[in-house]
This record gives sequence, C-alpha cells and structure tokens, in this order.
Amino acid sequence: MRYSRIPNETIRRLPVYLRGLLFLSEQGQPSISSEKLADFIGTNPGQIRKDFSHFGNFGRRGVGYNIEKLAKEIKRILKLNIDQKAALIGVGNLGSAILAYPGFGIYGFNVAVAFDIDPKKVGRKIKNIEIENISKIQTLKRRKIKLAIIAVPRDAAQETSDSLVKAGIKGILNFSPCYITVPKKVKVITIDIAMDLARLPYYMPAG
Amino acid sequence: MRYSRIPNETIRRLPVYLRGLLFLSEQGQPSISSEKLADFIGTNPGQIRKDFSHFGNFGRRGVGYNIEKLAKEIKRILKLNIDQKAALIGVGNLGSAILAYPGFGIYGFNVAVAFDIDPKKVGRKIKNIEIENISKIQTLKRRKIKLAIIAVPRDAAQETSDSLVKAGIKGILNFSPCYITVPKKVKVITIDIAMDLARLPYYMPAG
DNA sequence: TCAACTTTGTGATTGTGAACGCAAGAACTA
DNA sequence: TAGTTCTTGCGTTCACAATCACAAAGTTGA
Repeated sequence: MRYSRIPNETIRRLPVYLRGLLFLSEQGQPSISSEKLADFIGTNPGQIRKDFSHFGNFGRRGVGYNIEKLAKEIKRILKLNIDQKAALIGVGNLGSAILAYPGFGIYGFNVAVAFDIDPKKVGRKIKNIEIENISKIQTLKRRKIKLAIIAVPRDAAQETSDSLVKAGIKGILNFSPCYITVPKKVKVITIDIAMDLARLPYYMPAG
Repeated sequence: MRYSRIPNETIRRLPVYLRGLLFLSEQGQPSISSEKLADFIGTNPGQIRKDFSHFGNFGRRGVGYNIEKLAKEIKRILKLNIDQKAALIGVGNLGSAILAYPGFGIYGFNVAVAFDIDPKKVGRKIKNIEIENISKIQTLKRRKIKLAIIAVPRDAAQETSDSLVKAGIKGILNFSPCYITVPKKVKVITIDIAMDLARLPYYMPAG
C-alpha cells in the first residue's frame, strides 16, 4: 500500500473510525459512504475522505468504502492485527472495573494478568484472572507482555512505571492523575477522568 | 483581566496546568518557573509561557509564576470556581468505580446523585450516595443539576442521553463506546478507555 | 550601585491541519 | 449509448498552533 506519511491527527482519529466500522460490519453492510459514516461517528465527510486518502484506495466512487477491507487496513496501520496481552497494575475500584470491561476485545487486547500490592487481594480471582503479588512484576519480561495499564494511587505511579519499564513494557496506559517519566523508547498515554470532566463547564452555556 | 481570545488548544491544556499547580500548591511553594513546571507536567517552557500570556500577568520576571493566583485564575476561566454537583447514570463496574473515585473534588465536582435501571441496585448505598431508580431521572431539573456522567451499556447510551437532555443537563461525560447525538446547546465529551489503548501499539517500537 | 544571572512576555517564523471545491470515476436508467 | 446522479480523491487555500529567539524586567550579591 502507498504510504504518504500519515498525519498525526489522522492517526489519532483512526481508532474512532475503526470503532464505527467494526460496529457497522456487525450489521452486515458491505460498504458505506463518507457522508453516512460521518453522521454515524460525528464528524464531516471531507475529513474522512482526506484521512482515508493517506493510505490506499478503499473507496469506490459512486459506492462508498468497503467496510471490511478498510477496518482490516486500519488495524494493520495501528498494529492491532496481532492479538496482544496486557497487564493491569492495581486492582482497586478502577482496576476492577477495567478487568471486567468487555470493550478491549474488538481491538485485539486481552487483559490477561493483574497485580496488586495488597496481600488480601492476591490470589483472588476476577473474571478468571488471578491477582498476583506486585513483587512478581518482573515475570512480565519472561511472559513477553509489552503493554500495561496503571491503576494505582498517584503516589505509587512513578515507581510502578519504573518497574514496568525494567520488566520490558513498551506501552503504558496510565490512569493515575499525574505525569510519569519514562525512557524515550516507551510510550505513555495518560487518562485522567476527572481532568476530562474539568473541561466540560467551559463549553457549557452559562446559567 | 485582559482576554485576548484564548486559543482552543490552550483551553485543552489548562486542566493539565491546573492539576500540576494544585499539587504544587499543596507542597507550600509560592511560585514556580515555567521551566520547572514544564518538567513537572511534561511539556516545554515556551508553550507554558505562551499559554499563560493569553490571560493576565501572573508571572514575575526573575521569579516565576504565583501558584495560588494562577490556579485560581485558571479555575475561573474553566468555570470551576463554583462547586458543581454531577449525576451518574449506570452503577455497574465502571459506574461504581466512578462513584468511589476521589479525584473529582479538586476541580469542584461532587458526584452527588446516582441512577440505575436494575431494581436490585436501587436503594443500595455507595459512598453515602443512594442509588435511585432511573425513572427518577427527570428530578435532575428540579435539583438544578447540570452535569451528568453516562456509564451505561452502549445500547442504552443514546436514550439515556436523550432523557438527560430533557432533564436540563448541559454537559455530559460519556463513557459508552459510541457517538451520541445531542442538541447544539449541550456539550459531550466521550472517553472510550479501550479506544485510547488502541493508539498505543502504533507508537510502540517494533518487536 | 553595578554587573551577572534568571525568567517572563511576545513578535516573527515555521509547521501542521482543516476546509473547500471540483474533476473524474462509477453506477444507474432508459 | 448517453445523460444523470452519486461519491471519491486530492490539489489548493485558509486558519490555527508550535517553536524560536530575544528584549525587557526582576533578582542577587558584593
């Protein structure tokens, strides 16, 4: 496929497109126009066409885009075409919710390992996953797990991250409300639920 | 204060700055330089200075920025200076975690009301909040609650949103993995945990 | 008081992405 | 086949944001 350097903002949108396409694919539709897709995911047709134009020809004029092929190609670009195991660190309220969350599968993720520092939790099972003692975190290297989700209290986030890096983790989804420092070779995405909520009032009409 | 139209991207970063400043303020420091702040929150000094230059003079050359004053001003801009109640819809795994989440307070939010459709959950208490029947959702209008958090299954997200709008809600934090349609006067921010994870492999080094 | 140092504030420049608009390909109809 | 309609692909233009770099303001110390 022709690759003309996919812009960063396009990459950021690809998961959104993929989510919509996978849903539509379940409905059995073979193809969809940029206009319909835009309505469905909440954007505009021009943006979609421009984004898709950066990689290969998945659209047919007069018809629309082939849903299956497009979804497959986006998965390939995002490197989601190989199923991947992820580790969860911190099985508190949020961690438990993440363990039980059914939405990871469609992207090829499988939260397969969980750690906690609390001895009372160690050994317990959630969704068939046995919680292990955090001291076992270095076994991730042996188990070839490259992805981790941090759901520990803020004070513990940086040291947890350090351990993960030492264990060979290459990507971290951080739910702790703080910035964490990692080597350049490791990618971190931080989600701070409260911080996202903090943007709402600004955009809300006065009153 | 002078307002020279704050750019959108700056607004997006204000909660990040605020989070850092509030933390530093707890440590008792009176002021901080753009360089130190940049290190702390993971950005660069120039960006910070440019962002802050859009509203008032909170920095002193040779010294840095006054942490208290700056935090207060950012809160004012983001309309976080008045404490606000929020409603939670859907007390499943994720919803329960949100109810128990301690991080909303610093932004002036208070998740004070919770609804669920499951009669077995109605009446139960989590963190002193009694779960109410979803049929009571219209009472939000009377209770003057303008903010809601949706944590229901995808299939129920749109109709939940419709009810919320009818109940006078002006801002929605949506955790369901789908786009929801609302009138222009209502602002929605969607967080899809799995979708954010889906961006990680792209940025991870091959191997 | 003066020189050395720190740090902000901001104009200028560069870079990046969004929006626009239309030519051209494909399908459909008769 | 020819005319009409639909829809993509993408060059061009416009708008916004990041980076740079430096003058000006403030601090410190002798």
